[in-house]
Amino acid sequence: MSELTKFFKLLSDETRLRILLLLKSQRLCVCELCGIMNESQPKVSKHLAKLRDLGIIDDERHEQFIFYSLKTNNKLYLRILDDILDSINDYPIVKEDIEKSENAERFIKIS
Amino acid sequence: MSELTKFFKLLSDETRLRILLLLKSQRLCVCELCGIMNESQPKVSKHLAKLRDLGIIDDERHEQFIFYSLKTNNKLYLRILDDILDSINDYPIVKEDIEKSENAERFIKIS
DNA sequence: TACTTATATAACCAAATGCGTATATATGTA
DNA sequence: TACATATATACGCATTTGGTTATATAAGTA
Repeated sequence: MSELTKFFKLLSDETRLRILLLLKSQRLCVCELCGIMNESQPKVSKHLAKLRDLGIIDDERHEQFIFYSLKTNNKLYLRILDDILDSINDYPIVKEDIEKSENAERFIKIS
Repeated sequence: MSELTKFFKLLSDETRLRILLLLKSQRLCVCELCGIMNESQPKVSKHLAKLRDLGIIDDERHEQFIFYSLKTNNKLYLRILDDILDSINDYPIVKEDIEKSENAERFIKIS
């Protein structure tokens, strides 16, 4: 029960909710998330740390990048995120985020 | 989007989440909620006020009692609560709450 | 090696949160 | 009217939260 309320606390911040909805479709690194959402790096990193601490996401380093991905073990959490995506037309900012994420690589400087 | 994150903030407190899951099946007054959850009246009232302020629940006075009920206008919110109830076996306290709510009238003193 | 990019994290601060206690109001009853 | 029940809300307090700025580490490149 306390794990579930902690999950909802994570969803209660707009930045974190946007991150989770982005990670629902693909893994992304910090600088891609910053670019897509137009948010500062420390802010994004801090929220990612909270998501990682509760075991909602995984991280994996590839060279200088650290890629984050959504863990798929908790079906309830996945279902809730899917419910939100089913109402995506009510949340234009999420729609824009996902559109931008379709060529996320452009937010990596050297590429 | 901010309305959605506010909804999740409401769900992020155990007392409020229990209240919402209880109201999913029937309307209840404050003293019934206190009795079922074994929580103090000011605590329950305060959380009900937050739920009311965001328009998640309705209140209706009947004599000295004020009955609270879940509003049914937002389908996403209802779906999320249903998702949780589908996993009710993972949350025994919720199961107990709902069992106790089946004869909630016993928590009204004069009855 | 010097520099750039990517990332994490610490320090600080203002605002929000949740709780307990106390109190005020409304309704019903003796 | 006096009292009990039901409920809302204000006050004070300790904790948490989220943001910004600054800094430290790691990896790649010239």
